[in-house]
Amino acid sequence: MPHAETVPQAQRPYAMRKLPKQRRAALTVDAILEAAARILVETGYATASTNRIAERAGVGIGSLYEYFPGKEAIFAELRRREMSKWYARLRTGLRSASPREVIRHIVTTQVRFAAEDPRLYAALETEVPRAAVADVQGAIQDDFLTLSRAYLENNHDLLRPNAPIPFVAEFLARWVSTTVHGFAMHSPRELDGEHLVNELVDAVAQYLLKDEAGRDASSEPGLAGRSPP
Amino acid sequence: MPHAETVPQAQRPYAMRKLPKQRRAALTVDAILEAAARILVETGYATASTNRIAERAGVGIGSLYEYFPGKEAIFAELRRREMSKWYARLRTGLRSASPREVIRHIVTTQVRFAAEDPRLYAALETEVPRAAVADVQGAIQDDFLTLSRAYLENNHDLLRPNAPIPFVAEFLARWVSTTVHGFAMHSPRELDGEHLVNELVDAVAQYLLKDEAGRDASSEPGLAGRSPP
DNA sequence: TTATTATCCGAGTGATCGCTCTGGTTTGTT
DNA sequence: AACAAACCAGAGCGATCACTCGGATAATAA
Repeated sequence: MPHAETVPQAQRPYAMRKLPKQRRAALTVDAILEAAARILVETGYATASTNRIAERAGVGIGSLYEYFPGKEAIFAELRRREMSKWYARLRTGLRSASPREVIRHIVTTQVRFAAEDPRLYAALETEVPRAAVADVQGAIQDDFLTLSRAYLENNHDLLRPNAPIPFVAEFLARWVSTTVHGFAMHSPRELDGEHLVNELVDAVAQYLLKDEAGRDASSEPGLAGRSPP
Repeated sequence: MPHAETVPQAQRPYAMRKLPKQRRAALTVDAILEAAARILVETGYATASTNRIAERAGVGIGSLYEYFPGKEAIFAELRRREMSKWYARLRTGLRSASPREVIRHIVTTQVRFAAEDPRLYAALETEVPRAAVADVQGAIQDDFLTLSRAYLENNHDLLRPNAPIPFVAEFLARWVSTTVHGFAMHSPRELDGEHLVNELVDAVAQYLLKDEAGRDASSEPGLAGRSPP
């Protein structure tokens, strides 16, 4: 167990102790993070002890504690970097023309991102204790939600839902992200297929947009008469 | 670390060692499981050591190992019981009349179940290592998926999606369950509101069913002429 | 050069871990 | 009452944990 020191900086237990100033230090930090990621996906969070991470990274255990106050901070930083990467991609291209293109861009980005390393993507979400990433989560997520709410408000004349906009924004975000998480965890192969993106885009559009009655591309509407009374 | 005994039953490391035969033994097992659940939601999986669980349950550590081969087996059993309870509720009422009622029953069951103890519900899903619950997951989930596929096939003339039925079944299952998980974790208060169930039912119906052009309940069908050619 | 700062290292410490093993207590059967 | 089976208990073992500390080495500044 930690020493529970008298006072010093137990305030933000998941922040890095200091930032690397020289190039080799940055490499050390990168090696630690990559070793942590590999151990996480290979054998799980429980087996990712600080000693093992340091050994796998090829650095001394002392070096590890130079930059990280503990095991959880390592994964918090790992997650921070992944989320930044994800968010950067998401924002480029949000100015698409039609609502449907906006939806497709968001879904595609999320699925592609998960597909790059599904095991890491899923593990960061599910195996790392929530407390270790709560603060990381907050900033970016709030930002994205604000953006979404604004979009929904500006285009509310095109939209179906009658639930309050803040709820709808959260509902959509959770829907898309958790579904992708689920597939990343249990059926990662589907991430590379076309069905997931297509059905997800279709489902969201169908729920969200007003004039989506006329089915999607492929089939001509209203011919095959089989409808019951 | 475990002793890695010569041969004996390392085959199913997450099964119980033996079943309680007397009433007090059953109480002991229940106490262990409840203690594990409480520690899990209060301070997380990492702090749930076997010693602490036994102490919290008011039983000797020896008693714990009479019934469970290890820490992970405790949470596997906990999860097994929760899933059984959930699945039992889900199956009663699947014979509803309309597809929309079936959808509503599934969504309602899932949300209500999560609402009873959101922290436990979320923690079992996210903090317990996947390996510990993989086999538990399998049986019930396969069963449910088979059921869903059959339903989709039998009613495919009422349905919109053109993706393969097996995919659609998995897609729907993950969509509903993961979304509820997400809310249980991050916005548990929404589980008690009406929006989540309503929007989820609406979204699924809109995606899945053919004749859902005419909006949901509140408006009388076919009167308010706003439909485009 | 020298002084200063940044970086790296790993043996060692005390705490905690999962778990066994021996022995006692309760319950059920005859 | 006598016996067996089921059950409970907890001291303690070896392994592993997170983490510190003191000093060596490398980059930078003077």
